[in-house]
Amino acid sequence: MRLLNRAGELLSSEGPSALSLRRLAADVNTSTTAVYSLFGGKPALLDALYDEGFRRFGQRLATVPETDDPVEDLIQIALTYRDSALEDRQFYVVMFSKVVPDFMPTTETYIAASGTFVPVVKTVQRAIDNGQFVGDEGPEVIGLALWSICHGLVGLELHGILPPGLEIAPVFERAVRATADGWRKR
Amino acid sequence: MRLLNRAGELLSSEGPSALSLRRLAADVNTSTTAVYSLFGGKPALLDALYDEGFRRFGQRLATVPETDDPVEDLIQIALTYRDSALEDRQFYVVMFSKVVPDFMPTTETYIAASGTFVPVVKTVQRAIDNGQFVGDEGPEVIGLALWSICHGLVGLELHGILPPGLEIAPVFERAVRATADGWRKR
DNA sequence: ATCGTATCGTAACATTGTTATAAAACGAAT
DNA sequence: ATTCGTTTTATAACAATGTTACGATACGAT
Repeated sequence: MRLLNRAGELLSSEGPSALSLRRLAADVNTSTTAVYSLFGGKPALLDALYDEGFRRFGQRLATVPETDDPVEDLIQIALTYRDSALEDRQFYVVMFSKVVPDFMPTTETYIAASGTFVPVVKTVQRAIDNGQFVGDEGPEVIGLALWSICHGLVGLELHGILPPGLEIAPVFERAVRATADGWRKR
Repeated sequence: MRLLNRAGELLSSEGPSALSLRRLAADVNTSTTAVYSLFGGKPALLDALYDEGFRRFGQRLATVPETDDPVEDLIQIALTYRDSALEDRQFYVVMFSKVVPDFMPTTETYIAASGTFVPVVKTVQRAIDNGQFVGDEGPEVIGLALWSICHGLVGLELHGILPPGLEIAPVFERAVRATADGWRKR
């Protein structure tokens, strides 16, 4: 589908505000009506992009190898999280920020998106079985905490609301490691 | 200024998409031109709301009392962070989410907003001096980590991207405490 | 009382998403 | 091969948005 490809390009190169139906239709030499017959409107198009964003995201996260040190695996997943977000930042804001008012993903695509979280929970479970992490909490809670520190730091970074003159990459890694340490048995 | 008050009301009750200049002007019986002479356009109006949001936010955070257990103080600040965000969620999305494309706060209001972060860093410094937290990292890094876990969890909660059937309040507190534990001397 | 600035109203303009209507394309069935 | 039905597309219009030009009004200081 040329429309969807071009929409992704526009989103990546010029951001969500450049993604107007007329602009998009003109770029692929068709009319705005095509978006309505093929997708069902702009929200549905955004939904497709949302889906595409999570597909890329999950694909990247899946490249992290599984070792016998699950906590270290989690660190690597977190670093990959940030790399992915920075590389596809325009998709990231569609996925995790409110770029278009009143946009809500379909429950189907939402469920597909939630799949991105599954490997994290599984790896946490391995760390619990391992004895590295405390076990009195479900793996979802620990996974959520790690997910959130990534989400929070990346969100602040993408919005430019971080203390100036800060080397972000090492701070990110340090913060993730400390967060993981907080769930270690002691 | 009636315009700003009404804008805040509209924002709080119906969200950013209901905040159109014509609607706003009609609600206070004036014309859209008023926004341009008094503020300078819609981005400038958003900037004023951004400022107002951080003012409320900082005011709430300042109510947390200072005890002789700075780490516990940080936990309470974090809980207040979440309460504030949930209470003024429409302001929160203006402050930390991209509700209007291409909106960037003025450097002045941005600096004023950064002031919200100062008490956190100070409290972290107290915990370092105290010997509760490790001291090989600057207080900004630790403060940023705590800030981010709040930001990330609240962001996911406001977007409705949290595992369903999850009691969020206790999970939030548990995650914040674990994150703080990650910086404790051991 | 007058002048200058600040504020406001009316109206227009460009752009956006959306939809009605009709034309065209395409595939399947007779 | 023709005909029918569905899908896709093009044109045009509509409502709503932010923005600006132009002129009128209000208001404060000199």
